[in-house]
Amino acid sequence: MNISEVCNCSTCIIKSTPATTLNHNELEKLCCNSVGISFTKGEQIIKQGSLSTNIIYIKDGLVKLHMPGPLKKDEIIKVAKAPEFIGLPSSFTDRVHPYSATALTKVDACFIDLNTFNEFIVSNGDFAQRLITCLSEDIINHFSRCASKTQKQLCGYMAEVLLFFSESIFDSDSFEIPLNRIELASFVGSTRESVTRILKDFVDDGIIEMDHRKITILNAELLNKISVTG
Amino acid sequence: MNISEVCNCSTCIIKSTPATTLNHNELEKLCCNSVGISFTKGEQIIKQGSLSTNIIYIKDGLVKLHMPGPLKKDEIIKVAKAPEFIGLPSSFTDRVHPYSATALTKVDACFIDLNTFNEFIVSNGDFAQRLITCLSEDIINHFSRCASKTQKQLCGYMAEVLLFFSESIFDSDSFEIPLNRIELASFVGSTRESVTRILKDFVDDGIIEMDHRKITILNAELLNKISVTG
DNA sequence: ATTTAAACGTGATATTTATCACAAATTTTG
DNA sequence: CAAAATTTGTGATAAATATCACGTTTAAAT
Repeated sequence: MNISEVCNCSTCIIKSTPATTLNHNELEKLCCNSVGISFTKGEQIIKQGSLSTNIIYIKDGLVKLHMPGPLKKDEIIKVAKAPEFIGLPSSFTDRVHPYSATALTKVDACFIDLNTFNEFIVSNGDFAQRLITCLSEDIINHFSRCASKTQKQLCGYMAEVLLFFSESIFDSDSFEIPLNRIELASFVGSTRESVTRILKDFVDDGIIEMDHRKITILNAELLNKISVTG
Repeated sequence: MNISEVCNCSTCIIKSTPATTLNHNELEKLCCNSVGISFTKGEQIIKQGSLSTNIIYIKDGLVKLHMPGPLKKDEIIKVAKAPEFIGLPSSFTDRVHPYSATALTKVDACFIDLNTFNEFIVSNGDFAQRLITCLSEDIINHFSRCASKTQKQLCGYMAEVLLFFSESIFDSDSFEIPLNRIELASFVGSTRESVTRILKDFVDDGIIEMDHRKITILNAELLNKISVTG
C-alpha cells in the first residue's frame, strides 16, 4: 500500500456517478480531502472490525469482500470490479466494517474523508440521489446472488459464477480466475474438493477448457442452461 | 386492501426516521402525496415484476418479502416488522420490483408518491442522509443473514430463525410463528419435511415447546449455542 | 355438519455434498 | 537450484438433506 502521485479530482476521468454531479468548487474540496492509494495483489484494503473513517472508491482493479461467517469459514460476499465504492454501508451505520476487503489484483483506490462526503450528501441533492442509487443496486444484486446461492445446487451456482466472471468481470470467454480453489469454494459456499470436482465435470463434458486458473468457456449456451436449471 | 380513514402526517406518531427531519411544510406536502392503505393477512402488497411507483412504509404489522428464486421455488428474503420501509431499493433503480411483499398479519401501510419522496431527498439533506442509513442497515443485515444461511447447517439456522422471531419480532419467549411449514422452509432455504424434523428434534430435546405454530422457547441458552455452533 | 381441501408428520430411500487421507503438482523461499 | 511450503486432484466414506409416498390432522367451504 502506498500513496499515489498527485491526482486531481477535477480532471479525473474515472469519477463515480455521484461525483459527476459535483461542481468545480466541490471537486476542489473533494480533491483536498481524499488520497489516492495503491494496493498490490493480496493486500488488505478493509479490515473487518475496523472503523470506517473513509469512503473507499476503487478506481482500478478487482477486490474481494469477505468475512469470516458465523462459523469460522471465510466467506466471499462479493467480487467487486472498479469503478465502484466498497464499504459504503458501514460508513453510514455503526461505522464498524462487518467485512474485510482484499485486493485480487493491483488496485488503485481513493480514500475520501467521510465528513466531506457527508457534506456533499447534505448540500447536493443530486449527489445524494446518485449515491442512493448505488446502494440500491448493491442491495438488489446481493438479493439475487443470495437467492441463487441458496436455491441452486453446486453445479448450477458454479456455472453462474463462471458466467459472472466471463460476462461481468472480464467480458471475455477466456480469463484467469482471480481466486484459488479455496477462495472459489468460499465464494460459492462449498469446499475446495467439491469445486475441483465440478470444474472437472465441466471439462469432461467439453463445456470449459482449463489450465490451472485459466478458464475458457467453450459452450456458453450449455453453461447457461446449467446455471438456469440449477 | 382498502384506503384508511384520514390520517395526518404532521401528527403521525409512527414517523420513519427520515420523516422526522421534515419541517411543517414538508409534512403537509407528504400528507397530500401519500395514502394510508390497510391489508389483511395474506394480501399482496408488492407484486414481483410490477413497477415501483410508490414508496411503501409499513406502519403496523408483519410482512414477508419473497421471490421465486432462480429456480421455481419461492424464497422468503426477509420478514419485516413495522415500522419499516419496504421495496426502497427498487424505487431507486430500475423501478421493477424484484420481489413480492405479502402481509403476514393485518398491515397498515403508507403509499408515498415517489416524486415527492425524491424532492425531499434533493431538497433536504438530513432526509437523504437518514434514508441512506436505512438502506445501509438493510444491506448489512442482509449480508449477515445470507452468510448464516450458507454456512450454518439447517439446525443451526433454524435455531437462529427461532431466536430471530423471539428477540427481534415478538420480544417474547412464546409466540406464534407467522409462517406455515412451507413458508418456514422457504425462509430457511430447505424443505417442509426437514423443517418438521428439526423442530421435532428441538421439542424432543426439551429446547422448545410446540403446539402447531405456537412456539415456546424453553432453553434459549442451548438454542443460542446451536445457532452459534451451526 | 359434512365434505373438501390444505397443511402437517413420518418412514424409507436417494442424492448431494462434506470430510478425510494422501499423492502429485506447483509455487515460494532460502 | 534445491528444499519447503502451498495448492490442487482424487478416491473412499460419511453425513446431511431432499425426495417420495402415504396417512393424519386441521382448517375451509358448501
